[in-house]
Amino acid sequence: MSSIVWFRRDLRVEDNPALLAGVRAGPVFAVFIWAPEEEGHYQPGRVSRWWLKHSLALLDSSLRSLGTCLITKRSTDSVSSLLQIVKSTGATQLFFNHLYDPISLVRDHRAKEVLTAHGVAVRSFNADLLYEPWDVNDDNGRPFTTFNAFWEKCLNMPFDPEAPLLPPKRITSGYSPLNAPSFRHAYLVMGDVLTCTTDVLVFEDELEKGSNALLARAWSPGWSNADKALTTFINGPLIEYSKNRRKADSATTSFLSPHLHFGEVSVRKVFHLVRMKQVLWANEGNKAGEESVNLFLKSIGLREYSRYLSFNHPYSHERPLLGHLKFFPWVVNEGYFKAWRQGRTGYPLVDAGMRELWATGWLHDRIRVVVSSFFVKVLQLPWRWGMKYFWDTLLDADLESDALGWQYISGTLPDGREFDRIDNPQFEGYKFDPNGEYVRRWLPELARLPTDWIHHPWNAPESVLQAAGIELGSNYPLPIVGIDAAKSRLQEALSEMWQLEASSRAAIENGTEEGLGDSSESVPFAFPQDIQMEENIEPARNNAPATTRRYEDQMVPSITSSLLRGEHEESSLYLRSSAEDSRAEVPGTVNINREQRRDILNQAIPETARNLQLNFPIGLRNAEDSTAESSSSSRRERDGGVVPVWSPPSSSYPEQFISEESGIGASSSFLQGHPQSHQIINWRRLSQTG
DNA sequence: CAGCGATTGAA
DNA sequence: TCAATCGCT
Repeated sequence: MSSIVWFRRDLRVEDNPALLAGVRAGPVFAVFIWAPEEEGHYQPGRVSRWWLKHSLALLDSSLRSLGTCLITKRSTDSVSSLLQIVKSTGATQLFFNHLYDPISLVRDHRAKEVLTAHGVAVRSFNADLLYEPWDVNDDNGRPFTTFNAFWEKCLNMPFDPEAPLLPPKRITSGYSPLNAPSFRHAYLVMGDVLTCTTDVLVFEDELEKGSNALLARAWSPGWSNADKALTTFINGPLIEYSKNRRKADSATTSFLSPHLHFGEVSVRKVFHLVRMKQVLWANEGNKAGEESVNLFLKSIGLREYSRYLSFNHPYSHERPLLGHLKFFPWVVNEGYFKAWRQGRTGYPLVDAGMRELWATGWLHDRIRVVVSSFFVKVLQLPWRWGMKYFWDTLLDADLESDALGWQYISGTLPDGREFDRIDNPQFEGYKFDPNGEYVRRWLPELARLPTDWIHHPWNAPESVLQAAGIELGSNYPLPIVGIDAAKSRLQEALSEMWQLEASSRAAIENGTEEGLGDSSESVPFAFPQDIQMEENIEPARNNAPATTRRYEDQMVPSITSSLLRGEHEESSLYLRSSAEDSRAEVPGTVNINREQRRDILNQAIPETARNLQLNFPIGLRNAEDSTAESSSSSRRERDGGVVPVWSPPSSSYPEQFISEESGIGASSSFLQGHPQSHQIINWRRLSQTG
C-alpha cells in the first residue's frame, strides 16, 4: 500500500497535509514533476527557475534525513508521468495539495480523473490558503467581489484556519528493500545512501548561470531559510511594518514572498505566528505593533484573495474583470516598453525600480505599484505586457498575485484604483525616497545630483546638471512622456473607451452586431523581440515614435523571437481542436439580445471549460466531490479529497463585470495563432534528460 | 471642544 | 472617489 506524494508548490515537510497523509498510509514515493511546457504562457522565468532548483535540493535533503528522497521527473505531461510512476512503483494512492491557477486546476482535475480510472485512490488537500475559496462567501452564499469584504469575512470566519501540522518524524521510503517486490523499477540502496530513480532536471543554461550567480548573495531558497526569514521578520521588522512600509529602500518587508510562492513555508504558519505576536502586543497596549500586524496580515490577505479571484475568475490573469476595459485603446509602442524595461523612462524613481528589478529580481511593493502604474497610466501600454515582464523577472513571480496586482493598478477590478488617476513619479519619489538614496543606488548616472532635483532632473538648472555630470537626453533620458501629456491622452482614451462601450452595448441591445472587442482580435501585435538589457541603446526621447492604438484587449507579447515555433505542435493541436469544438457551441455572434444571451450562457455548464479549451467538462463540481463541497458542514474537511474545480461562472457578479463569454474568441484564436507566444528565451535549448 | 472645510492617501 | 485625519475657528 505505497503512495505517491506529488510535490508542486508546497516544497516543505512541515504543515504539509499531503505528505502527512502519505506517511500515514505507508511507504511513500515523494515526487516532483518538472513539466514547464504545461504552464503554457507562464513558464517560470530565469530567476524563478533558479529558486526552484535550490528549493528542490533542500527538500530532497530534508526528505533524506527523514528516510526517503525526492524523485524528480522531466515531463511534458504531468498526468502521464504520474501514471507511469504508478505503474513502475505499484503505488495505490496519490496525495497532493491544491493549487488555484487555471492551469493547475485543469491539470489536477485531470490527474484525479485519470488516476482514479486506473484504480488509484486520489486525495488532495488545502495547504496553500487559510480558507479554501469555496468556503468564503457573502451572506447570500456568493463569492465576494471586493477585497475588503472578502478579508473581513476571512478574519471573522466561524472557524480558525487550521493550525500548522508538524513535520513527520520518519518517512518510510517506497524505495526500501521491504518494498522491492512491489515495484519493477531499479532501485539502489548503497550503504546508507538512498538513490532514487530520478531525472536530472536542468533549470538554467550556461548563459543564465552567470546572471544567477549573484542571486545567491541575496537570497537563500529552501524551507529552512524560509523559516529563518519568517522568524527574523516577526521578531524584527514586523513591529515597524506600518511605519516603514512607505519607504522604497528600507529592508522592512518580510521577504517571504518567494518562499510562500513555492510553499516553503505555509501561510497558515505565518498567520498563526503573526497572530500570536498581535495578541502579545495587544496585551501590552502596543498600538503601533497591532496596526503593523493588521497591515501585514492584509498583505497575506491579498495573496489569499489572488487565489480566490483566480478560482472564481480563471481568466483574471489575462482579461480585465471589468467589461468596459476591453474597449480601452492601449498604446502599442515597443519603444516605450523597451525604455520601461531598461529603466530609461526619464523618471528617476521608475528607472531605479526597473534597474533594481533587472539586477535583483526583487522590488519593494511600493515600487512595484509605482512602475506598474506608470506603465499603465502614463505609457498606457497593455498591462499584460508588464505583467508578463514581471513574471519573467521577479524572483517571487506568482501568477495569481501578479494578476491581482496588475488588475488593481489598471483599474480593472471593482475595487481597484480609479482608472483616470495618474500618480506622478516625481511626487512619489519624494514620498518614498525622500533623500534620493534609492535612486542614487540604482542610477549611478544621477548619483551626484542634489536631492532637490533627484526626482525631477529635467527641471534642474543647467549648472546643477553640469556639476553633477549629467547631460539630459544623453547619459540620462528626458521624460519619455510628460505627465500632463499623459493625463490628456488618458482622458481621450477613456472617453473613446466609453463611447465604444456604449455603442457596443447599443449594438448588442439592438441585436444587430457584436461589439468591437469581440471581433477584432485576429491581428496580432508586433511583439517586442528581446528582453535583454542593452545599456548602450539610444534612450527614448520625448519625440517618441508614432504610437498605435489597438482597440481589442491586449495580448501578451512574445518576449523573444520565436525561434521555437512548431515545437509546440502537439500541445497546440490539442488546444486547437478543442477550442474549435467549443467555439461551435458558443452563441458568439448570433443575434440574440442580452438577456437571452445571459440565460444561455448561464445554462451552458462547461462554459468555463470551453474558455479554457478543455476537452472535458469541468464547470460543475464533479459528482463525487459535490456533496462534500456544497454542504457546508463537510466543507471544512481537511482530508476532503476535494480537487478545486470551478463553479459555473456566476451570474452573481455585478453587471459591470465582464461576462465570461466575451473574449472567448480572443483567447482561443489567440492560442491558435500563437501557441508559443510566451516562450522565454533559451527555454527550449535547455537539454533535459528523460 | 465641536464643527467645519481642506488635505491626504489608498493595494 | 471616499473616508479618515488635520487644522482652523
